[in-house]
Amino acid sequence: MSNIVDNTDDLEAVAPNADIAPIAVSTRADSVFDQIRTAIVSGEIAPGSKINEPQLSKQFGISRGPLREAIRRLEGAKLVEIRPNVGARVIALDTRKAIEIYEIREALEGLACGLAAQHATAEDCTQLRALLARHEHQIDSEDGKRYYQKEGDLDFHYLIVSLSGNTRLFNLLCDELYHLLRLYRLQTSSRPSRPQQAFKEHHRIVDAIEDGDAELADLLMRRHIASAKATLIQQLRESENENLGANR
Amino acid sequence: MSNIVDNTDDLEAVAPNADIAPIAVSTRADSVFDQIRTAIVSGEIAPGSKINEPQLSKQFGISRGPLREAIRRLEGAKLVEIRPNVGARVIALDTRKAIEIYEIREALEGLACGLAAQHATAEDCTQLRALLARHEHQIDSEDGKRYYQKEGDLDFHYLIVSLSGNTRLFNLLCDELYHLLRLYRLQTSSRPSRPQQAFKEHHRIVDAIEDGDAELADLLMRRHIASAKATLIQQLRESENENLGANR
DNA sequence: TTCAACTAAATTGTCTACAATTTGAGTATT
DNA sequence: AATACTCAAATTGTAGACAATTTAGTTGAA
Repeated sequence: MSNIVDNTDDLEAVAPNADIAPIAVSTRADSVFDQIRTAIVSGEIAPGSKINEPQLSKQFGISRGPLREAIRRLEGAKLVEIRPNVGARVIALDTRKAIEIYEIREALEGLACGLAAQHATAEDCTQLRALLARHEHQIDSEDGKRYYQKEGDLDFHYLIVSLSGNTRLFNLLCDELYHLLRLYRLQTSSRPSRPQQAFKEHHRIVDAIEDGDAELADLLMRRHIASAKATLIQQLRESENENLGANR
Repeated sequence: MSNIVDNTDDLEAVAPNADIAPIAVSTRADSVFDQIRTAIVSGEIAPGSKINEPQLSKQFGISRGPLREAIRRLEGAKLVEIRPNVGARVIALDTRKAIEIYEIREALEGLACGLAAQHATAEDCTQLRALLARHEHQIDSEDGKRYYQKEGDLDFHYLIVSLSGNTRLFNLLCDELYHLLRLYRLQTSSRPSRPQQAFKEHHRIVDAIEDGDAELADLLMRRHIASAKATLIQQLRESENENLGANR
């Protein structure tokens, strides 16, 4: 429950003897890492663009030391690529990478879903259903805002992964892959998704989790992601054909 | 084939006009990252021990700036954990983490093996058989040196992952997980492994790859790793029981 | 015009010094 | 003896300056 990343700012007023004070005191490097990551996955910093250290250090009001540490973390999150003596660039989106990411995601979320089926309590399943209900409500009410639908979709996956009980798996998916998915989604958010079908699939997945049927949960989640993969790939291929030799 | 990490040192004498000179010029931070990583996975720096920046910077003859960048990369590789204002510690080994890692490994290598079955050429399969032949020779000749047997085992997995064609998957497994496996192996290298059985399993896996049977290749690899997992977990549990309340 | 060589500007990589925080020893107090 | 407090030492976090390399613009020659 509390294995969510702690990005909070400082917090001082703590009694000297406060028995346990797990207050998140973040260093500037970590704080700037979060900010840049957000800027990247929100499209504020364009994919493929150069990371300029003097500019960013001025922008965030820190020196280049902690900024470079933040960039190293971004490298670890696969959001930038560093070339020695040249610098860092935001990762460039292409269909090949998307395929690779979705192949990995399929395997890992299948695993997560199977584990969730083994571990989930009745309470957990209630929570899942509640999330889906909210999700459904969004589909009905604001069916234009596909962006939020996709956010809701990620929430569902997020919850299942956390129910897997495998913290490393959680970090791998939620701290790395999902941010990359957000980046890809920026490219395709204007295009039709498939909310009704996804919604049905989600319920079937929760069915399997409720039954404790790990094998089926694994299978259904893999299929679910394979569908999403097919949709994304097709959209990427289309937009590739649209802007032929435009950028760079 | 050439997607292996390039950790080479400098190399100067290049003609000014050398058309393409993809020589790996490494920065000090990257070089020290490699050295510390090697020191960690070889046990030179003990699991759980503190990373002392002044000491290490003196030891490697660099200042703390690039050293801290190296430490950030180690954090990304999950080899150290950083706590703000306290510092970095080498990751501590425990059974729970081992289980998590092997669950992930099972899913990812199953995927890799399935993909390899789809992509591998006849030549690739020949290479795999040759590797197994060398491997078998090692089992016969130096059956005491289990460490090298396990190195050979990793070589096999390494090759299969590279045959998957998924470079992100390759990086994930070979740049992250395999180093952690080496770390765990240090704890169990004195104990019996199961070379004959593993050897058979390897050949069955290559059979499936030769047949282009992705589903079977996936399944067999998962089973293979599940066996290794069971063995490792059992060994870790045993050594946990041996030193009860000894360290920290 | 095109291409190569050269130079100046900009950017990255590194070092040193300093501030902020934690750690640990020592002292005093109950 | 055990605990809380104080202060010095050590360590981490950050800033600023300099060196090394790349980038871009200019000049000169084919």
